[in-house]
Amino acid sequence: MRWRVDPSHAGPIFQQIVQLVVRGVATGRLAVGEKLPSVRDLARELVINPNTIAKAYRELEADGVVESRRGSGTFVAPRRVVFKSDERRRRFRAALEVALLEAVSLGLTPREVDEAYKSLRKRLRLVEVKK
Amino acid sequence: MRWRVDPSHAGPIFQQIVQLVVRGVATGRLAVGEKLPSVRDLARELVINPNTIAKAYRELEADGVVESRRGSGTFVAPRRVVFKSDERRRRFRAALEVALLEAVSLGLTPREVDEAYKSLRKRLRLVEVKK
Amino acid sequence: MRWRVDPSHAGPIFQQIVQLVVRGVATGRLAVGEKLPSVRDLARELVINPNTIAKAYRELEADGVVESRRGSGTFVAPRRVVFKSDERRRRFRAALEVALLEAVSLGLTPREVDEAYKSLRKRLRLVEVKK
Amino acid sequence: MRWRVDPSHAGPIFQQIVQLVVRGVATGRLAVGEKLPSVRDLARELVINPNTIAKAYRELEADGVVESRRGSGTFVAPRRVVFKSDERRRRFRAALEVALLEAVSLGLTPREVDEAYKSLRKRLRLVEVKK
DNA sequence: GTGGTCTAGACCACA
DNA sequence: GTGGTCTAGACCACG
Repeated sequence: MRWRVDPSHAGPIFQQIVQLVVRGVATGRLAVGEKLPSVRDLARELVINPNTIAKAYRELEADGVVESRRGSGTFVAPRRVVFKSDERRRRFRAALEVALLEAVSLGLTPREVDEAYKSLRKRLRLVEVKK
Repeated sequence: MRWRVDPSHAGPIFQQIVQLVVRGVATGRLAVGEKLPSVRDLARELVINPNTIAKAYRELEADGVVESRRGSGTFVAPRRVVFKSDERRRRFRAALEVALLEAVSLGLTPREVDEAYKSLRKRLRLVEVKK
Repeated sequence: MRWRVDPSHAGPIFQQIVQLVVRGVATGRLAVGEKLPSVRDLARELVINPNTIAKAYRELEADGVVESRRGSGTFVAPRRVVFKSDERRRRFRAALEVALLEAVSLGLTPREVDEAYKSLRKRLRLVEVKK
Repeated sequence: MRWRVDPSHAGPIFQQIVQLVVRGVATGRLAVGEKLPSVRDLARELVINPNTIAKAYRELEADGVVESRRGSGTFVAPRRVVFKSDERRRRFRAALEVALLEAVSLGLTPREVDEAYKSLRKRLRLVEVKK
């Protein structure tokens, strides 16, 4: 797994880390049960403050993506549904609309949009999860 | 056109206004050349700070979505060919990835994702633009 | 509303603040929509670090008890059900069991337990909320 | 008796063990005088650090729930009259308030709260002790 | 050694 | 002025 953040212009650092982990889970680079780097280790590697890593891990835990065990580490959590179905769809549609409105505002063609969708959809092998 | 913002937890208010306009344009509720409410009027209607409206309009103008004509108001700009640099495609892909990672993190099935995509894509009738 | 924390032996300070607010809401001392003291003001008053207050407010927001509006303040949120019913009952039963096991372990009589329950139940006028 | 702990997010493991024992005593699954598993055995069974078990047993002994007899093991102590100081009542009321505030924060109805109380109170057959 | 809490103090985005 | 983010560095509880 390759850890890397852009401290300058790509949104809060802690969110970038959140996305690194979610992307890792989505693409299979991070397996369920796998141990993430410790807060301190990752902070040292990325040359950022440990609190920032801790915040990212906290957020991930709140979303049910990882589990923190005091004294032993942070681990990729088994996939389970945290929110009920309607709420989940609503949240996703909101995020997706933001992206598509961006496309409109940038003047992209439907074709370009579809291509980007297909390509990303493939890379992030979305998986069936249990209720 | 229905103007409405959520002051609590749906992102910065000025961005919500930007999205309202972009969504209006994308769905056809706002026609090219149509006049937007004045900064003051809209501020009074939404009970928010005029600076916030002004910031939103400024952002929209920078993106080429609206045109501001001194002395007469702000108008929906003609959809025109913008320079489609790789930068623009990159921006869109980034936004789209955020949405799809959200889907992963929420544990949505590929089918749910596809359905949402198709439905939104249709509603926001993306338009072909000329080179 | 009286703000006061015990920095020595009564659990994390941020949790004490969380409880102060929840207790305020429960007893009616804090009304829905009411503005809480700003992070800085409360920090000054309680002579603790602003970050600690911010953490408490963040937690309260995650639980749906308050809403933070950047630039304007933190407010008591309208009561609404965040978790689905089973999950809510489960969480409450867990908390209640902890309390009752404490009673067992302390050797309290059923009568003492019932008295404490009745008295607290009365003070924290639990209210009906909408689904 | 079924020994089981949740390493993820249900509080410190040693406290979970303390609660397992107290719950066992409260529900009658553990009889007075019964021998608890040895520290080593239990550690092996639960796949956790023996120090963690030892800490739990130490805590239980301090609370008078178990007795440790050198060379022969740890046993459930006879329920005896402990000095019921105001301090003990205060401790219980604090724990109970935490539970009831949780109910408020979750938006439970008074009825749901009462039902949970009655059901748990029955299951944990609190016992009358002599003065 | 691991994560959790707290402090002190800086800078930014927003209204 | 308000909350949000980040840094630096200390101490504690847990395993």
